[in-house]
Amino acid sequence: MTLTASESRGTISSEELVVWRMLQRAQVRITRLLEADLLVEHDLALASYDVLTQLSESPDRRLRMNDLAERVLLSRSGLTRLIDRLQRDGLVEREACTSDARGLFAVLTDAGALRLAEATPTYLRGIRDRFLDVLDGDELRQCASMLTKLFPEAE
Amino acid sequence: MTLTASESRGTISSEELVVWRMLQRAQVRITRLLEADLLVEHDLALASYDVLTQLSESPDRRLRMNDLAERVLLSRSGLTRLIDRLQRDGLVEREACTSDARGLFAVLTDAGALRLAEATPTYLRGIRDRFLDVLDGDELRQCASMLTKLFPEAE
DNA sequence: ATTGTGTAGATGCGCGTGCAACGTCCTAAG
DNA sequence: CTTAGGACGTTGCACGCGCATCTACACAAT
Repeated sequence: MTLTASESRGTISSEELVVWRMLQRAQVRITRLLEADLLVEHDLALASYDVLTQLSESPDRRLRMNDLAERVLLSRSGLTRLIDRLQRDGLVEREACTSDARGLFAVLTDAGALRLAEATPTYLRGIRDRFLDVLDGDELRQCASMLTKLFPEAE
Repeated sequence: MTLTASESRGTISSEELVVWRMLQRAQVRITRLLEADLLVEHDLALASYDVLTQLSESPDRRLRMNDLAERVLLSRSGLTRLIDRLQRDGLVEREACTSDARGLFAVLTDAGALRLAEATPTYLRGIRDRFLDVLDGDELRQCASMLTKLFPEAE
């Protein structure tokens, strides 16, 4: 694929548009495969996996609902229901926040940590096979630098 | 960001994992902004826009339901309902397929083409501002080459 | 203390989606 | 011609999500 240098703004070449479309398709496709793996092997949706991961990486395995919602790209109400389900399955618990009576912590349980540990190899293998292994080290570095430009808010 | 060369398979460095996470977040974020633009300015969901685009680029502005579903990454039933809505709004019509009585064409109407033409500047501007303009020509080329490796099935 | 403004999280509701099942139609094997 | 197996599109159903709204609480100004 050759990109004509229409870097002067105002118009978009069809090749540029195709890059965006391919990005969309690749991302959706990989994500769906990943989620299918987790669902089949561990009965865990991708959003649930993300929640467990975020909690496991947080101090005391806990996070305020609001913070957690932001990190997993969910609305507050969406996270409320997701935590409902995870709590029903015993993977997460709700705990009051002493310093702010409005606040709640979502806390990872031992069962949740175990479930996460079981699922993580599946997750990592999926990403490795479908993403990391397909690119070489240079490409990965380029990818990282592009992403920091595209998404400066990232940690 | 520095990536250690753990290109030998089997393990994944945390830096590599972060690249994937950033990709997820960037893609979701840009897509949501894009969809919000289309929704606010043209009352058009992204999936609807994609359908109209695919139809407009197809011979005789028509596509079999099945083909269309694949192109817009929707299940058959999902596309059935989406076409229902678009037909209700007069942007698309269903037409029987003479050579195969099982088949149906989704056909772009004049109103649909007009609506697409109205919405396209919004769409292009969104992609330009949030994606294309952020990267330079070299980066876009690299991106394209990575994507063809990640998603070989693309046209 | 009181009042007003803002924030945290939960809930009612509607929407869009996928899966499984169904009817219809095609096609190849006998 | 008949029949079996598959393909195409639609429908019933349940699920997950976001928006608007609500309650409870925090904090600052008076």
